[in-house]
Amino acid sequence: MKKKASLKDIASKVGVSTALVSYVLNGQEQEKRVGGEMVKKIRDAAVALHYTPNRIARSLRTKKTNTIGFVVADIDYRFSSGVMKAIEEGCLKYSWTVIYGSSGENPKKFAELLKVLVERQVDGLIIVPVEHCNKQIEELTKQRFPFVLIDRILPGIDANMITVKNEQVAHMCTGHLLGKRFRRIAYISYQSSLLNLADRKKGYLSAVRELGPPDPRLIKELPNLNRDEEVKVAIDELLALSPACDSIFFATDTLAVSGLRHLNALGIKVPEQLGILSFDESDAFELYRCPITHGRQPLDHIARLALDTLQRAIDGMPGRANHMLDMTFIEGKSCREK
Amino acid sequence: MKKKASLKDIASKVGVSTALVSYVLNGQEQEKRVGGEMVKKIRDAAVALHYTPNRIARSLRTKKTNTIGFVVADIDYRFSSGVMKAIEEGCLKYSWTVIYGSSGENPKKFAELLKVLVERQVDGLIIVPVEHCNKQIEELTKQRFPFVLIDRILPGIDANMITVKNEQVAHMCTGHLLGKRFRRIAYISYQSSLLNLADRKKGYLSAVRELGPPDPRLIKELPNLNRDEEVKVAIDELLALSPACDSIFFATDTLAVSGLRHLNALGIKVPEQLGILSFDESDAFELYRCPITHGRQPLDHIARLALDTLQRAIDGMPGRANHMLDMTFIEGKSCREK
DNA sequence: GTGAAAGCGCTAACAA
DNA sequence: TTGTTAGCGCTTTCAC
Repeated sequence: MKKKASLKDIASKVGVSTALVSYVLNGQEQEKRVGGEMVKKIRDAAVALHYTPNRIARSLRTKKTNTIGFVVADIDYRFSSGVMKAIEEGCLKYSWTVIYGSSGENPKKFAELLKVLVERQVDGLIIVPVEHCNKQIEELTKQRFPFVLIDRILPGIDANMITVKNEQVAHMCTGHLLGKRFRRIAYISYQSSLLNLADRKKGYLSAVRELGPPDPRLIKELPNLNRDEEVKVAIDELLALSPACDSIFFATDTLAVSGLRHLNALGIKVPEQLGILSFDESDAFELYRCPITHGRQPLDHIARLALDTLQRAIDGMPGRANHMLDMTFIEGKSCREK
Repeated sequence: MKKKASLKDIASKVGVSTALVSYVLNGQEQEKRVGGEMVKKIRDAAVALHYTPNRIARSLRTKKTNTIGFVVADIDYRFSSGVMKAIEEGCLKYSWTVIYGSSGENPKKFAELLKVLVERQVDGLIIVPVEHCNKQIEELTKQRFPFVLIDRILPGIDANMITVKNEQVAHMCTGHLLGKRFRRIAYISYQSSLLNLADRKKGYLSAVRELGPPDPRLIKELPNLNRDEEVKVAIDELLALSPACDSIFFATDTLAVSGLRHLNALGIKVPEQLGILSFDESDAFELYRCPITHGRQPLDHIARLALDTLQRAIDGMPGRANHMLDMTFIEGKSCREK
């Protein structure tokens, strides 16, 4: 690669000091009252030499990189790419660049990622926490590093958090199925210590309890080592119950997609034979034979709030944000009245 | 945020020079034959002070950031997230961090993105070019900046390029439909100056020509300002032809998904009433009523080759890579024999 | 074995 | 109005 021109190169070409060049190229020529022809000469030299500022050097000096880190749980999740897109757009406003990384739900990778981002001096972090990452998060808090947690809440942690009303929405979803006269509503989720899934389960249970004690056999919490296979087995078991389940509430979009694929293979008709509801949205739903009823997270709103909160944190503003956002309910045709 | 400890802090705590600390913390204690107890003292101090290296400072000094930039056309494309995931994984091997950015198919945003990445001193770039970006790419070549183009080929540009055999695969796909006795094969694509789409069209045309002159009314190239609407209109027109089209070959996954959604709405049965083939894969296909026959790009291979090529370029190796990769053909049930 | 010191490219306080 | 200079945190050469 060709050597890049530096401020010094311009300075010596024009015969002035680097300081002057710095002023001009940073638009401080008014403030510093640099002479008009000087400004022009410097500008011309910069162009002639193909000058590109070195932000690394600037960052070292100013102790600001104007870069934020964004740690997602898995790039394959619709949530991840959706929020990423929204964050990228929102960053224009702050002139931030974002370095993104995926932990793959792996605490070790998660810790490594945080380390690298901090070493690269990002000004702040937006984080989707994973299981068993409390130590890392606590360390950030202790170092007063600016960051905000999204999507998942860590209990007992002092941090900015933005999430949705998991329990309330799950309760409402289940209530919707009950309203459509489904009475054997299965719940398929993951085994997880993460609070958002625990909350969704709570919402499901509290809704079901309004009509009687929940049947534990209708609740499937999968280890998620081999999702497709586990969902397949779970659904087969649910359908073999007597009385069988008459509907399924999927706690995530990934589970719903796996489930629908299996139902397709079984030739089971939705909603005629089985009601289906998914907590989260998936793009794959749109090609399913009937529109799937599901919740929708306000991804743009989450991103905006996250950036806004992060900005405050970076500016050293005191206080913690703690937002629980509403979701949209998209009524399809997958829970038709029985 | 708390002030971070620096090498100097450790040095003065232990009472040695920063050089020594640097040696130890970079694992050069053997090579520099640093005393054993000294090593321990320095290590302990680093832990005690919560030392984190400042990569910005190191980068300024070494002129290497160990960061690469990855510019995609749109994060919503399956290709983008798929390659991104593969690149991220592949980067472990090189200890690279990747800064990703999306141009949104917008040349202005594209140029801006390149500028920012270069200013941030990325060691190299992996780029999915967009329309009208030739000037920027040529500038990179002129500056001998290390980069590699993927997915799309820019004609007449001196650069490393990795893509798939668009023409050959499109020819083969069309041939597959012909082999299933489809004779009125429509082709839906985008209006674009990009060579990969031109090549797909060439492949389609050359296959069709083997059985006679192509009917231009069967070819729809959409402006892609409002995809769903344009696809809807195009399909309606194709079905209204006499004789109507008996199958559709979609040049991209996004078009295929739009198209299938409309076919769903029309109640048209695939493959009974219409054969469907998509050049690219979409996750949404898996929930469609019948498995869609489609091509699959070797995303992992593309990523590996891209990283490998970039590494060479960064190391200043001469020569240009120019790979045209094969694709996998996934036979579903959407082109059943008529 | 260890340390002094230069310097990466830039900004900003201070001088003139 | 323009220039000098210190120094951000680190690596690395050279000297002791």
